[in-house]
Amino acid sequence: MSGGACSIVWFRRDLRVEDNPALAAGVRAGAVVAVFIWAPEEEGHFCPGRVSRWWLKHSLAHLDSSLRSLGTCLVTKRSTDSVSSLLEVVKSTGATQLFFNHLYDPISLVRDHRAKEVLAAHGIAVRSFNADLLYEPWNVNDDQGGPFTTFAAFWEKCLSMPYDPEAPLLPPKRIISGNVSTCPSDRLVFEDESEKGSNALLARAWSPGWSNADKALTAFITGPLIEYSKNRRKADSATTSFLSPHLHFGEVSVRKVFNLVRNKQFLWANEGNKAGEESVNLFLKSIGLREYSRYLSFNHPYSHERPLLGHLKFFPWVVDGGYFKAWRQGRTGYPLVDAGMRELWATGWLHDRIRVVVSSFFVKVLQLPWRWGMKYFWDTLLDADLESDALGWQYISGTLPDGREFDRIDNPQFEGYKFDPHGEYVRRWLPELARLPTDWIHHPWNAPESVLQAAGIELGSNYPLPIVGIDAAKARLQEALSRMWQQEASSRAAIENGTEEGLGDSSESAPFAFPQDTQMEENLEPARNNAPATTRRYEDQMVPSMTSSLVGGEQEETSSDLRTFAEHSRAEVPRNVNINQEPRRDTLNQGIPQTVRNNNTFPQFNFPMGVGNAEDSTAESSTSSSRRERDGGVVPVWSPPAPSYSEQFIGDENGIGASSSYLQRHPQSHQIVNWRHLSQTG
DNA sequence: ATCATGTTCTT
DNA sequence: AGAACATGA
Repeated sequence: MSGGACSIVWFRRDLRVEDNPALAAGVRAGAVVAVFIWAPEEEGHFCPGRVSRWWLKHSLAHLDSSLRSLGTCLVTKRSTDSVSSLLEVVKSTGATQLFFNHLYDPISLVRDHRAKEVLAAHGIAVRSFNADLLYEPWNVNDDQGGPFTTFAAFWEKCLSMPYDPEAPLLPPKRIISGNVSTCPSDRLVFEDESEKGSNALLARAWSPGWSNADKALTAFITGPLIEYSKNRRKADSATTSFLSPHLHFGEVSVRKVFNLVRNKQFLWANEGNKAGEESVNLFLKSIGLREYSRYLSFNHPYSHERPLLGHLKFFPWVVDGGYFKAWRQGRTGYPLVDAGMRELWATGWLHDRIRVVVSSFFVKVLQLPWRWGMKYFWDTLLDADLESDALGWQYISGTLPDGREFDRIDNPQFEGYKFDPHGEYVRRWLPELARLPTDWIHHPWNAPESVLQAAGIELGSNYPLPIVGIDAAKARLQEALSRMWQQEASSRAAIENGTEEGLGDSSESAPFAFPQDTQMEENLEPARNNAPATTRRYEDQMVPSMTSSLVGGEQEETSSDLRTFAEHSRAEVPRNVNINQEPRRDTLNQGIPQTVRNNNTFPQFNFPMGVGNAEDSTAESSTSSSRRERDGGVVPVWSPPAPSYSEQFIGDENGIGASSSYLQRHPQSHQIVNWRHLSQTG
């Protein structure tokens, strides 16, 4: 490459200068134009939520100042189409190369593939790198060369790969700036006036930015890491790494984390420190889960909206806006669940254990569609991460081969005494229960009247009775599961009869294919026929798959040029997909004021939209406004997920695609046996 | 030691 | 729920 070349380094979720392969490549190649493109419309309904945008704003400012101290700056562009913005930057700077780091969510896979094609067509040399994972998904294979379908096997393989993850790169000493004088930055707006107040509180607890991420990493490794194993079950302990938002935005390299942590492991192993070693294994496992979430997303790009086990699409979710709202507001009557939801509401943060508790309650007790819960997490979590959250919710929902059994309900009362034995966590987040003795703190409904009175609690008035009893939930769950199996069986029969062959009439299966969306739309527009004729529009597309990526050609696995890998891995990504197109948006947006619906207004998905009838503004005027002061913060606004772009990936509504091959690869899956049994007895 | 019972973990 | 592990008489 010629010394005078100018390259664009496209920053996305790799907001760091240290161990950033794309940046390093740009610096090596000559002059650098560092670019960040803010195109929230491209993300569909997974446009970042309020707290996430707050983080992004500060992280970008931090990155910009780092780049300035190195000799350049961060060019920011507001866009509705990243690829055209890249082209504009190319034209205005005269750059001849583009470097960026890989992402693995479905939107990025498609967009980045298109970016490569379009820019290459304009004569730009494009190279992309692994900066987010220990190993690229297509390099981690089982003995047959296929993708793993369980986490344990996947992680075991990662830890025993024949070659180590790349060693972290140092930050560049100096960056030669490309000519950006003719390439003005757009001012990016990440928060509106109504959000500023609540965001102000975030700065007290968090410091976005790559060098702060680095400090957080050091603090964790030299501090809480050694006791990680011992402390991990405490609901409100400050003993986690708190790295997840940093990791989400790529402020710290996971390879650096891995390296430093493993060094500690060797140290402690030599010292015979058993607890320390176990702590490291446990912490690395959580890093492994993050890896696995990317792996899963790459191999199953629709996994954030479709159950990986196909039969789950027949589950009759309870579509109840009232339940959903009670859950969001922390008014379910189960103190541990409610405390968690209030904490999430107020801080954008939840201990992993509590995430499991509240999401499990959501799916198993309330039986609300998991995608709603996932979307709410997306909108409210500071570390909202599509891949990780999809993995988490699929795990909880029993839709993974190695996930939890669906028919198991955890009892929040018992979990309460496990994770919060003295009730301190509950008392912190539920002031109305503050005076309740520990004996009753996790099951106030059993407390004697005298105790409640002394604690100033009137159940049903200042604290709710359980919204659903555990026994009732169990019964309803059994019934729902047997209904699910019936539906699955009749669908299977229909397929075998040939009535569902190929791309034929989808009206048989559609009502069950996406109950959550269907019902959601019914809420908004009850009369609507819910068998959309448009769902088969992308039937010719296949998902990116590791298998096919390897078929494409033999690669030396240690090749330092990852471009060829990436090319092959993306070979089957849909080409002609218009990300911005959401076929059923019009229907979904029924009843939303035109000004809000307008695509040009600031992130539409965080405007109050309500959830349908149950939150109709006339019905509950005091609480329906979606925004309400509480604990000094603005209540996160939730909006229903739009019908999704997954239809662009999936040609097959009947689970014949990846999800059923998933099943075929796991005939031994115990869940499946259980559920079969269930459907026969139920 | 053996067999009970209890505890923890499952992505 | 069930395995795998721990504790204890």
